[in-house]
Amino acid sequence: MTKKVDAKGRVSVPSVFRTVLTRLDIQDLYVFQDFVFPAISIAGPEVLERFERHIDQGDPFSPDANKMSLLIHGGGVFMKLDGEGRLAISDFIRDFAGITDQVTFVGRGDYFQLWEPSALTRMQDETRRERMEQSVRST
Amino acid sequence: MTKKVDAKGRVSVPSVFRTVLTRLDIQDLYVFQDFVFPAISIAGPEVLERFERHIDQGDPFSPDANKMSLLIHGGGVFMKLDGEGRLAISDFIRDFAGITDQVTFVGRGDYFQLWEPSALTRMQDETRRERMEQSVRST
DNA sequence: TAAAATCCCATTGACGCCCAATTTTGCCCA
DNA sequence: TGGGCAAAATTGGGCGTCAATGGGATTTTA
Repeated sequence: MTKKVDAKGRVSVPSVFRTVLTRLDIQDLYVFQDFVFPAISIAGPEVLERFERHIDQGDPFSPDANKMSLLIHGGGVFMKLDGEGRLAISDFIRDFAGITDQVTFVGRGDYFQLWEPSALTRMQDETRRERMEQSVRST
Repeated sequence: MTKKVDAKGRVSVPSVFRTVLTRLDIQDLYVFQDFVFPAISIAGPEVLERFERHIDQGDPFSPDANKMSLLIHGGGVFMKLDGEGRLAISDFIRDFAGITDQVTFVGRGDYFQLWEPSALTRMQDETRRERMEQSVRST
């Protein structure tokens, strides 16, 4: 699901994702840096709360939990779509995800991500390779 | 079972495969990139759900689970056939399977695959050759 | 006041839905 | 066994709708 960034730095988010958002009655999008990938995650407030709860369950002194908390709270901004369902690709998004003129959307249940296209395929290829090696070893 | 892609980028799914789908009462097709072959696999939504359940068993923040999720969610889309049982060959399918104007259908039990014709024969040849070598060694 | 963000409108293009023409298939009968 | 026929499957294309795109105008903000 790859889209072009237009001359004004906008991408229209595919209607598939928008319908999910409208169904959940989500106006403000929380846009934050993904925990494990060089990608931008976009979700409604309630997903955010879920992440927070999950983090709270862990050891509050653990580096990981602290980093995640930092990413969620410090590495995120609220944004909204324009009248045509487009999202402005800010430097915040651009820099972290390495996005230039193309964005691929990845739905992940109740939230979705923005990827620089080749970064996504690289990650997927890597994962497939790992799976192959695993299955070979287990033979 | 090779079919031509028409001028509008559609292929009619052979009735053999469609009857399987109708028997299982499948409307929405989960179309995803195969894990090991350069082919597109097509199944019902329950396959995606199975994948998701598998992922849910692990820690949702672990790198492994996230990678699998990426493979599943980023490598699959939902589609449906038109009234005449045709499937639109999107860029998503085209690019991953290397399909241009011909598609070979391969049934695999409860799902089926789309291949670029020559890619399939190449893969088959390779597999045959490997088997030959094996049997020679074991003689 | 310039630059950027927001709003608004026009055009394009993709897709769903429909119908018609043609081909293939399965089956019956001579 | 070979036609002939009807039903099913495939193919081609028209058309309307809506998402996607591009760009202008207006407001906001630094």
